Amino acid sequence: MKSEIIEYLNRYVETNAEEEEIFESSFNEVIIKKGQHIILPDFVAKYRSYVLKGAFRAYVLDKKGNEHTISFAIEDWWISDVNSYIYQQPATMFVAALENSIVLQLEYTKEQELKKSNHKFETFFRIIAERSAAFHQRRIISNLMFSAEERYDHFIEKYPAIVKRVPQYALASYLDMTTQFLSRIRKGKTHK
Amino acid sequence: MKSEIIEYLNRYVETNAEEEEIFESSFNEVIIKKGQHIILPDFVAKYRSYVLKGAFRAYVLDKKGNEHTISFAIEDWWISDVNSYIYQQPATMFVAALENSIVLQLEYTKEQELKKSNHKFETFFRIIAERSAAFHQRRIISNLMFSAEERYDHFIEKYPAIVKRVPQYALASYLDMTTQFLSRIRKGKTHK
DNA sequence: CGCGACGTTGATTTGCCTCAACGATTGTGG
DNA sequence: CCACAATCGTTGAGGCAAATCAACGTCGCG
Repeated sequence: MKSEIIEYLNRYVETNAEEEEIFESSFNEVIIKKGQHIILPDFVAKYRSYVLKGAFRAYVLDKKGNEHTISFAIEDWWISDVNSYIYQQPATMFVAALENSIVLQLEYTKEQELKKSNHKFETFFRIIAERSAAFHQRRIISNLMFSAEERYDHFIEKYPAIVKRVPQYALASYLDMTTQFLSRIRKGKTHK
Repeated sequence: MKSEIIEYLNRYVETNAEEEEIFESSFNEVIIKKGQHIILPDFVAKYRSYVLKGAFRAYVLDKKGNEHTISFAIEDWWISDVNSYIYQQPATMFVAALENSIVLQLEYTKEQELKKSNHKFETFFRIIAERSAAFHQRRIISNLMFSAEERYDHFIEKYPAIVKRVPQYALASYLDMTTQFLSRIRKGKTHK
């Protein structure tokens, strides 16, 4: 039985045993405890992380000290500060574990080697980058088009698994509203 | 002297004359008149377009009929409905020319051939996808963190060339505010 | 030169935030 | 395993940033 990361790879490109060995051995399995940060502002994000188990949140702090959640990641998702990772510049985000978690870390230089060494790996990272761009664009559209309540409705429909696992303040800040307002929206739903 | 699109390509990958010929001949040069649409909702975006001359705007309509600008493109930028193009599914956006323009259109199937035929082209499209993802993420962060006026300040500082060329209602809807409110922000600036 | 698209300005409204206080739940050390 | 503090979520009152509504000025272009 193949590991999760190879199954993930094989969704986008076909590989042989040797390639799978190369790919898999480029990752480090790391245990991250709940509350622990894996990326901090001003440090360069050296890795991107594939979540094997657990849940993560990437967020920024504004000048008033309010948190804004940029992304969530549960099993089978990636998490990093994309801008920091791809340009190898200091991060602006925090990334912290919401649960005790296990990730597969891929170091930036290893990723470059993978892409350089084999067209298939290049294709793989191209596809996930495209999908990431498309995903972010859908979020921009939804943020521009919808009211707070519509954004909430849309999110619970699309990502019910995440709603169950993240604290409400994190979801509220992802949806660009206060925890109080999200609480009121939820109250409205259950009463009708 | 090399064409714009080859110079663009060479920012990210080195190529020889033969590769450049293959790459360049995959594009079609097309004239688009001001006001003309190149992508419409419900139609699959068959092309991505590199702007040689002119300016474009991608936007969506919400249920009240309000427009929300998703992206702008001037010379040396790409424009398309990313979700429609990469998944070859019906578009949700409009893309229209803001000026009389000239674009280089790359057909989806041709792009696939390019990427398949040569590792360098795969690398090129991987890099622009990564940068697109990073760009979108920066916009999400800025939309979450900043007030209307701060978003405006940030935009004019970062993209002065675009501010000069797009109508104010388009800029307002990109920055997620009304044209009236943008007008008031500008008035505030000039008086102090 | 006239008309429709674009931008401005003022008055009013509203969606969501802020502040504040109080429950509920969680986790942790004694 | 309980006590209790810290964290998280709820609720109410009041406020504000930005939207809406409405009217008018202006400019580009056919």
